[in-house]
Amino acid sequence: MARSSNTESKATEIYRYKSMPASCPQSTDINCSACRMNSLCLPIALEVDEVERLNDIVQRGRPLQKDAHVYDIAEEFSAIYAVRSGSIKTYTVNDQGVVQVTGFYLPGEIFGMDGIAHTHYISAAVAMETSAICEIPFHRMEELSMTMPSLQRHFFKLMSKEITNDQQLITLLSKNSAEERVATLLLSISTRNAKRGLSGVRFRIPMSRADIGNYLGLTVETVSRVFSRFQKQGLLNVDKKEIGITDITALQELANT
Amino acid sequence: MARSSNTESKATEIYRYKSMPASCPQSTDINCSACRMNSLCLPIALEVDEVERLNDIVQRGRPLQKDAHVYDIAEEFSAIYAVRSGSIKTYTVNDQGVVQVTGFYLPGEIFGMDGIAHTHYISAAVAMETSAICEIPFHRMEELSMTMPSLQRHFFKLMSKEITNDQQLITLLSKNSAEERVATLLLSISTRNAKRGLSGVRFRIPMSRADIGNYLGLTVETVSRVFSRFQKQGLLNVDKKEIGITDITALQELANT
DNA sequence: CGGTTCTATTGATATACATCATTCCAAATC
DNA sequence: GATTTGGAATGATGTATATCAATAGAACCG
Repeated sequence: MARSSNTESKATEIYRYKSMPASCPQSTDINCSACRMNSLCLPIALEVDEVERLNDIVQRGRPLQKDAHVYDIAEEFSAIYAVRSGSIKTYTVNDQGVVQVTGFYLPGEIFGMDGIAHTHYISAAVAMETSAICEIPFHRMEELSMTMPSLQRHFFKLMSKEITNDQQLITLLSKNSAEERVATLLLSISTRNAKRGLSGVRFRIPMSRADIGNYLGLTVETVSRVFSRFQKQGLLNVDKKEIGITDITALQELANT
Repeated sequence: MARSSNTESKATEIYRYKSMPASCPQSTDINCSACRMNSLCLPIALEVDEVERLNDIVQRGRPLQKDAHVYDIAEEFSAIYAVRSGSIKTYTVNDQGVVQVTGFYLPGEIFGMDGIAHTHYISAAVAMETSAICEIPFHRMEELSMTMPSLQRHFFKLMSKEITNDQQLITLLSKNSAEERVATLLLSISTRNAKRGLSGVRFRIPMSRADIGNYLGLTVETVSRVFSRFQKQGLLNVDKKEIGITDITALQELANT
């Protein structure tokens, strides 16, 4: 095997995610209608009473510590998840033990859909920082969507979106240089932050250089060098995980769009 | 932009795909229940009458010539497709005009699901040889699956499968050498042929070296060299598109399993 | 508090693959 | 049947990024 950059996530299994019953005090103070993220993770077309029905099946867990698993490889598939706060990364491990980070998920985004095809998860999901998530039991969601066309449609779209995301990553990996890959990732985070009403030019990235490298098919050293080069060229202001985009146009020209 | 290998598919638009009404003579002699491929593309759980209902919405087209488009980028999304015979490739074109082959589809396999998230296709699908396909109008399929739980489940699974396929490709591109990538693709085709009852060690690949290179993030020259090396090492017997696998164990060791 | 461990940075060197160039062969076209 | 065209193979050379190595600061820990 060539060029393998390893991200051995020795995640502390201690803080394993456990969903709470809806009656639990920490969970009842939040619901889908009141959630600041619902414009991102819910279908817009839902009627008020439909949101209620969806809300009834969503489980909210206590906050996850950094490195806590939401689910692990080979664990039985039972639910998909939405990020409420913090950030999650997903990764797969192939037969040779090579780790591949497959996605970074920010508040309002859904993950865990790759488990649907199998009875067990083929990936793992880990909190990159203290995070809160919503659990959506898949079978109940499936049932619900039989009577709610807009929900069924929404999930088809979510999965299709995941497919097109993956295909964009495939193009990025197969056709673009290290600088183009890093620029594209930074702009993606920037855009997603902006969608949540945060700054698109000044933010903190939750992932390590190793995670970025693994995700983009680069070594840590290359990622680090690209950051330095971007800084030298006046595109970025980098201080560890604090990123300031100082020339977004130049960055966009490097990336795809 | 770096390392871009272009596959300018100047597909002849002449043989554009056009579905026929179910009453058309060429189409009525085939139906889902009788189709040799149905074990691959239909959910096993379907009752006989359910297969009938599905059969009713499936459109069968006249054969497509080589290079004919099934659908093109920016075309309105309306259906997903199953390969009946021949082979299809899908590709995307990004803003800079870079082409990325995203998949090869053999008989019994479903493609076109990336269009669901958008109102228009963001990819194109082209016949790599004379092929026959089934068209499944998406909205009717959606309606049908509201009353057929196993169909809804099946489509969730199909899409999820597509996601995991893409993620495997991501790992391949980001962590594996040229030889490992080519070996993996050949074994994938071998396995899929075997599933259809064909030889897994002696077959004809429908795609060109350029397509393979584009798909795997390599240049034509590298693909060609890998084929030559494999032949010299006694793993393969290559004659243009005719492939004979002479040492499948060695090939499997190179690939991921 | 001092030592250990992780994360990031930077430099020197190696290498897998891209790029450029040529030839060959088969299929298509006239 | 001659000529053009496109796919494939092979060689020579270049380069982006991996690899190896060393350092420094931050986070962690006994």
